[in-house]
Amino acid sequence: MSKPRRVTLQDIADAVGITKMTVSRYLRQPDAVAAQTGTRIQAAIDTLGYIQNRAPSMLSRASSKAIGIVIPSLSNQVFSALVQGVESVTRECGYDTLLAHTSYDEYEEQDKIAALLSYQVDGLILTETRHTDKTRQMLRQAGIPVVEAMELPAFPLDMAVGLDHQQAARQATRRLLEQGCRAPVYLAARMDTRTLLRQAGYEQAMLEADREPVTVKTTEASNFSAGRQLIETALRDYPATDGVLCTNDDLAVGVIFWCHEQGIAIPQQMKIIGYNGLDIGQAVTPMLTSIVTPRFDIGQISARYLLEAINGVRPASQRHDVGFSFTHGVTG
Amino acid sequence: MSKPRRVTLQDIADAVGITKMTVSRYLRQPDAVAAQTGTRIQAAIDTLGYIQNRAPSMLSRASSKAIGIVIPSLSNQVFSALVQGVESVTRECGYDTLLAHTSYDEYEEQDKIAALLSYQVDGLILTETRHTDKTRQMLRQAGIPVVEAMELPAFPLDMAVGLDHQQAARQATRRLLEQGCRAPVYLAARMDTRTLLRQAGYEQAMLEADREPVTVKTTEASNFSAGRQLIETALRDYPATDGVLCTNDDLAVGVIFWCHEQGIAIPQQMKIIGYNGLDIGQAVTPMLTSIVTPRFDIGQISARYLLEAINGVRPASQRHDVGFSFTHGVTG
DNA sequence: AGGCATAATGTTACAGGTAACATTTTTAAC
DNA sequence: GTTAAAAATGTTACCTGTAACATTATGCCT
Repeated sequence: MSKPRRVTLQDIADAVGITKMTVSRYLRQPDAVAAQTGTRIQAAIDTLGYIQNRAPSMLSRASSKAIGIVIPSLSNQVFSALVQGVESVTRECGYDTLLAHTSYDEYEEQDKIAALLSYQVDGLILTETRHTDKTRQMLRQAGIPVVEAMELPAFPLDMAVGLDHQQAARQATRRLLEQGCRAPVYLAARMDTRTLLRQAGYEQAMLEADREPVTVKTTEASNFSAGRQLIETALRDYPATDGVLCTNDDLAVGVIFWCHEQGIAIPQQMKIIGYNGLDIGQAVTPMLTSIVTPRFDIGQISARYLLEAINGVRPASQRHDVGFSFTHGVTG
Repeated sequence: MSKPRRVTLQDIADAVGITKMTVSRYLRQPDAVAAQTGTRIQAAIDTLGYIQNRAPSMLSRASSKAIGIVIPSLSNQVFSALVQGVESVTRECGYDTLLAHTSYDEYEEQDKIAALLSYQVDGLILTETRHTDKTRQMLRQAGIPVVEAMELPAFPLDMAVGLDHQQAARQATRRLLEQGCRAPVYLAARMDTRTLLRQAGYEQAMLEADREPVTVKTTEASNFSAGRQLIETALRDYPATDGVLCTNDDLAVGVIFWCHEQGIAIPQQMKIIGYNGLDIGQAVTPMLTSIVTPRFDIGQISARYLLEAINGVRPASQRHDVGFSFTHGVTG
């Protein structure tokens, strides 16, 4: 099986009896070639089966009409929604998106960013704010626009689109307290930056209310099983616990499962607030109260910012706050 | 912000006082250059911050040391595990993976495959078996190895690694019947190829047992809420329903939720079997019985097949069956 | 010291689409 | 019918890493 040479613009041009320049023009701006010529070019393309080759333009213009997105996890719905948001914009603008994932590891992020840069991406959307020194150096040298999505770091690499997770957690904690919770606990997993920001918000609210903050955590990935374990640990070590703020909905649903089994009434004996507003929270009984992060919107706005910056239009502000809201749950 | 020219091999070579050819060699096979020269090259690379540029080799060799993976959905854990499996192999071999997703749409698949081919990928892993004519034409012309992962089509495009979903569903249905289920129903969503294969297996088992097959379905995406709606519909339209085979675990967990609310005892009054063996099934009460698809393994094997084919070594068989098993659940 | 193998490095050509500019063809206006 | 403007197409040069081959340097043995 010797690899057949791919069909090139020159092949199309030869078939039509013109130069490849005209074919190139037809593909990028069909109006710039005569209608009749365009028809014949299209026919040749259909017959021969031309597929674009990005290498030459990557080479000559050091540009690729592509952007890169780096997310921590493929299986987390938060990030898949964000990617959908990004692509809804890039698709319109004829930009391709290259997706990479890091397993929440900043060195893996570094490698993936290097790989994306090797494809000469015109811009990058990142979803973490912790970066290695080498990552920062690479990004500085690449000189391309970068959007950090999800959070609002005090000093973004370049641009940032997201929400204030600390404030969100602070408000959620206040809500628990206002509803009569005496000893709400923060349940955390993985301990990535956003989990830590939420912890800070929880602690802030607790201190403001003259309460002792208590965090029960695991460094494992968060899932339903982890939620069960954490609430069990919390009640064992802090029997007064009558409410939990969970760093995400997976944990919160695990807590609901466990309370059901133990015969603990929700929300009477245990108030629960989750984070992200995923579908599962709306499918359980009782319906989970959760902080909604507008992740699709974050993706769209990030992509718009990025594409504008690529075209030399810097946004008015370096940081864009998309805010947050609560689901209409009844657990807290 | 005028875009600074990226650091090239020539820049490194100039800094060291040699030609870029030696630098190129150092990067690919460090042993081929003198140790002293290597040290100086490395120093220059660290100082100047060189990042590989894939464009030239993509151009001249029409090869990229990269493969493409096309999955239907980013948020489905089944496919993220498959991707992890693939990357565990490609990483070792120095291959890069480009990931694309299709939202279960074959035209979207076509576009994404074209995009991957534009990056001159050396091979492709697909996770669907339905392809447009144009997709088939493109793949034929590209002349690169292709693995269809997850299923075992009768006539693969090239190679296939997966399991027989029809047989799996047939066995699961038999299991329900053996446990005394009188009217098991198949709950389906999305209606992609694998959902249809499972339906065929369910129907086969039912007919073999002289029972009337009943499928309750939605074309929407499958999630927990869909599971609740489907079981509700099933019991309304077919009140004798005393068991369900669900096309995946999300639906099955939705069914468990609903049964809890309605006071329907599991498995006494309702037996439930899910599909995929995800974590959530192990976190709910009672623990879900589910068909385990070895998706990480499928990813690894697919990647090995693909890389061998790229190196000209065709596998003994065009199709590789990885089999399936049941989780130790108690719901069916 | 001479000669020869091997190690180390250099030279040249090439891949294919596109920006910038040049040329040819067509259209429109008088 | 001539001419200027506009539309359509062509020409040339370029981007950068690497395979293939060429050359130079080093080490080793007699």
